[in-house]
Parts: sequence; structure tokens; C-alpha cells
Amino acid sequence: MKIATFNINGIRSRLPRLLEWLAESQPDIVCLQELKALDESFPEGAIRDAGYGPVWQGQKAWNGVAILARGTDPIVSRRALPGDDADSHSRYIEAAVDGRLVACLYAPNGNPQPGPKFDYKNAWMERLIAHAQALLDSKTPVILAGDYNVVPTDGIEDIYDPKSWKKDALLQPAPREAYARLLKQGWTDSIHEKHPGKPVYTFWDYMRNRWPRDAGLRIDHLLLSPSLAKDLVDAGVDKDVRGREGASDHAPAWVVVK
DNA sequence: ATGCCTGTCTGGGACAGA
Repeated sequence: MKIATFNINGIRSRLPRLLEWLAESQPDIVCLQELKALDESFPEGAIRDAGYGPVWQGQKAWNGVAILARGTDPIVSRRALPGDDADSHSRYIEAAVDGRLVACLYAPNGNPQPGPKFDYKNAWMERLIAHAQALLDSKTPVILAGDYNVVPTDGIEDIYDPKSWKKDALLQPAPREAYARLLKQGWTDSIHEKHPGKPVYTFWDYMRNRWPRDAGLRIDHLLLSPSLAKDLVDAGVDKDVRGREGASDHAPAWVVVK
């Protein structure tokens, strides 16, 4: 069972790249972020033709998340992260697939910091932590996958060089502490688990020649609940996808469980 | 301190991303 997460940065403009990667990588479950499309603009037909049952939560111009399951339709359990009914961003969708619960998340970027966007990022992480604990308490096998917009540490496994990112929201103590606290609940960061100390970046900025220089960040994470983590087989990043014509600024990250 | 690059909503330039 291969489960992937991919911030596609616009599903309409990225559709050919997405379909190409689905055919090559053959993931069983896919979490997508940054659809940048209204619900009615989601390319359901093309996704179904590729063999996947989709569920999605769209939004005009920004955000938007989806879960795809090969050969089956995910059963949606949530379309928003609990804890703030006034939050209108489409950043969370959760569904049951073959006895597992799949949570697809797109955490706020939080720049510029300090400021209201950074406050929103931190509050969103607290809501995620609260809901993640409830998911653990349910004893269901759960995967929390998506774009966390957090570089966990300054280590080479998480960032090429923190120097020019020191003031960025993705590296600040508060979101890092929140991510660490999330892990401490009992989640396994599967990419980190399988590649300790090795660069396993998932994002390379379009600007400043960062892809050719391999100046990447690790911000897309796949967290496994204890009952899934014991079945962890492998994890990785389809890095070559980032180097293609018309690529997203993120590469797909994936995990294989028994 | 800002732009760099890209997608979206628009139909030219602003906003958001990270």
C-alpha cells in the first residue's frame, strides 16, 4: 500500500503532470494540496479515467485539498479542521479508505511574520494538534499527510542552508515547536524515519535558481499513527518530478506500508 | 529592503505562495 502527498500548485494547469506521475508511480492513495480551483472546476472525469476515486474540497483561486484512491471511492469523514467555524480556507479533508483514515492537510504558510497570517498559522497548528490527538484516541490506523509548511530543523536533512530563511515563517520556533509536539503524541515522521540525516527535500522555490542548485526544503510530511507505523516498509520523494517541464514547486512524497 | 518565478483572477497588475 503506497500513500503519497503532492502539493500540485494548481490542479488545472498541472493536470497533465499529475496524470503522468499517477501512471508512473501508481500510488494507492494520494493527498493533493493547492488545487487552486472551485469545486466545480475539479477535473473529476480525468481523475476517474486514470483509475482513481476522488473526494475534494475546493476554493476559488487558493488552497484546496483532495484525496484520491485507486479503484475505490474514499468515504469523507471531514471537510474542515475542527476548532474554528469562522475559518473558510479549504485546507483539510479526511476520508476512510480500506479501513484506514487518511487526513490530507495544507497548513498555512504564515508569511510575513510576525503578523495576522503568522498568528493564523500558529492557531491552525494548535487545532491540528488537538484533532490529531482525537484521531490517535480513536485507535484507528491513521495517516496525516500533506504540506505542513514547517521545516522541522536546521539540519541538512530538512534544509540546504537556513541562512536566507531565518526570518521565514517556516523556520520559526513556534511552528517548529508545534510540529515537534505533534510528533510527540506518538506519530512517526516516515520520511525522517527512513532517511535520517539525508537531504530529502520536497520543495524547491521557483525563484533564485533553487532547483538547479538543489536548494530545497523538507515541508511535506507523512505522519503515521502507531498501528500504521509498525507496518512501515519504505518512504521517499519522487524528486525527478520537480525537474520536469511545467512542474509544481513541490515534489511528491510517499510511504509504503504493509 | 526588494525582486527573483509561477498560478489565479482577469483581461494588467495585484496577490499569494514559501
